[in-house]
Amino acid sequence: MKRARSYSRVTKQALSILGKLIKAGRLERKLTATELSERAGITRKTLRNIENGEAGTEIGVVFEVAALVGVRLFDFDDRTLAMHNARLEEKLTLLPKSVRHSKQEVDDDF
Amino acid sequence: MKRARSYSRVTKQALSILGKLIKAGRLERKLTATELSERAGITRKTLRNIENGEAGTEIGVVFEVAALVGVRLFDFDDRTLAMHNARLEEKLTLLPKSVRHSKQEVDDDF
DNA sequence: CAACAATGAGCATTTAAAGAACCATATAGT
DNA sequence: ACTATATGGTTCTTTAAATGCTCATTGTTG
Repeated sequence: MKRARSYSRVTKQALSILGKLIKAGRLERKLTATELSERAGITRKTLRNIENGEAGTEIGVVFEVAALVGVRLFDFDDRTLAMHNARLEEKLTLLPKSVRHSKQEVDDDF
Repeated sequence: MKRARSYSRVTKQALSILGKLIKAGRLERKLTATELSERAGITRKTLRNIENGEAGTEIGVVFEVAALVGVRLFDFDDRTLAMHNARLEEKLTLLPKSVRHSKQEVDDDF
């Protein structure tokens, strides 16, 4: 089942910022909500959800819309993005592939 | 209805990067997938989707998990995030609230 | 200031993602 | 090398998000 969720402050704020960046990008490019939603292959309502920073939208769509109005997620262009991806791939192969916990309590939570 | 979607290169790459950052963050903090998913209130499967850069996960959950392993979306901490949010709010009030198109074609697409 | 376009919002339907419980495989630690 | 455990992957069910209308409201521009 899909549970109803609650989100932390940072998450809400990050979502709010992303939504506002997208809306600002759209307005600056003089695109109507209908136009942008059509280009993105979504409905106006979904676009509004995104611009309002709703947490429930699927991330791929949000990123897609962001790209359409020139909002770069990692401040990188396509090429640099690929580079970082490759470097991360490397880094991951170096890290242990699974995390193992010793039997005795090693909770470093405090 | 929910349509099946396709995503652009940049989107896929951004998602892939984000997933890898989260996985790396998790491993560095020596958290098992089960542990992290429990803390995030999701199942291991959803976490795996996120770490694999699947586009279909809801953005709020992804951001939440990212925060849990110390991946900051905008390179900002909580306070700075709030500041940027406020500034964006301002910027949006200055921008026209709706985009109007003159009757004649003003496609600036080329 | 009037007309019209853009936005906001509600509702029923559809569908894909999340959940839950599995088993198989890979891998870290002894 | 063994072994316990973490991870990968599958199936079925559930449920909430996206759609596709429609109507109301806002706001721009002639």
